[in-house]
Amino acid sequence: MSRAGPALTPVSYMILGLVARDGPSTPYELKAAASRGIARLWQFPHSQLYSETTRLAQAGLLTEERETEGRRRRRYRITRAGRDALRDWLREPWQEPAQVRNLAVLQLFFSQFAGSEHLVELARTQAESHRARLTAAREAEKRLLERGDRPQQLAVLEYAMRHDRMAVDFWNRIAAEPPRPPA
Amino acid sequence: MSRAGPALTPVSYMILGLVARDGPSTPYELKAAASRGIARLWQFPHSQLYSETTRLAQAGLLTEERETEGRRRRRYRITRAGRDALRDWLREPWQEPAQVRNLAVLQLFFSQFAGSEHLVELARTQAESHRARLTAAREAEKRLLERGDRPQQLAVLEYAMRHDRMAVDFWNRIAAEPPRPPA
DNA sequence: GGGTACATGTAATCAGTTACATGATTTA
DNA sequence: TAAATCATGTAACTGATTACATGTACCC
Repeated sequence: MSRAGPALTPVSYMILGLVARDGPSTPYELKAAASRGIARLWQFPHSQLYSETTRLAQAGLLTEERETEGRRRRRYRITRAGRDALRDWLREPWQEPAQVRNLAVLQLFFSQFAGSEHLVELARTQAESHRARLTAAREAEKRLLERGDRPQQLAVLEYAMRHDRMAVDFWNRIAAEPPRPPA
Repeated sequence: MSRAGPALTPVSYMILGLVARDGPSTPYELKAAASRGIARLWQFPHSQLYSETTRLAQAGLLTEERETEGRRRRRYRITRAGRDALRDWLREPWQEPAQVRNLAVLQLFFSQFAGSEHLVELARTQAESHRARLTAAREAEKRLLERGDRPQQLAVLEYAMRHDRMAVDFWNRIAAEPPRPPA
């Protein structure tokens, strides 16, 4: 009963999920849909939308129709198998705790090899950009609350905001008391 | 005055940083060094240590000596250019706020396509694994405090712990009040 | 003295990124 | 109608992952 073909990646599931949520879509529409919301969650270049939709269509998880005129856009819609694949993935809850994978934190880790003034600048910059993102997120939150549907998207936004708040606090603390190598 | 060759990746800097910190190292030693500490921060397979050290040596940032007998291990040491590259990178503080890139949160985003009991299971699993990691981190923190050197490593650990605490709170809340699609 | 766990490395593949390129639409 | 911008796509490259493979040391 299992599908063949190469394993699906996070971007595969993002595409399946967006098509499932929004109905038949062109890669360009997917790009727009992603930019409102999940782009924040998992960035990828738009070119991947073209290769990945093709791949998903070959695997039978999407169907592709192509306009015969003008731009000859491709429009994808999800198949039964596509919905199943998405659902199966969602039913295998991800066990691993989130990785950190944060370049700024990596720089902090090795900050002994630059002057400590650079660390302070890093900390200030990071605090500032997380603060800015938090401000933008509050607007988005307001809009989502007004809409009322999409509680999951709201929950994800809440995660992002908690993350940003944590980061602001952390980097403020680093800026105020930069760790010093022992004498 | 700029180096030629392909751009350096985060893993490049991790290797440069570890060799700078610990002195001449074999790939295998690097693997062990990474597993104590930064592995948490930026995971990668050990095979990359072989390809990446080779690349860095070709770029003149590491030197390679090879044992003539027995295992013919390669041992790398950092060059002047390598230190410079590391320092230059550290002096360009990373501006972007951290991405989220969290598979569990991605599953939350699309959780409407599975039953809500699966979301609750996801939330419980995530809360639990972050809690476990937090416990382990407290031990590591104790050891680092005793050692006293490596305040940067301690700061990074503190970041990871804040992250875990935030995640535990968040997923507990989701488990308690899973978002429901509107009726 | 053979099994098993750790140590050390290579090869092949592919997802993801970068760079390029052209078609439509709007605006001035 | 020129130019700028948005829309749409392809091609090439390569870092990262997966899979494989062999060497060495220890232990029973």
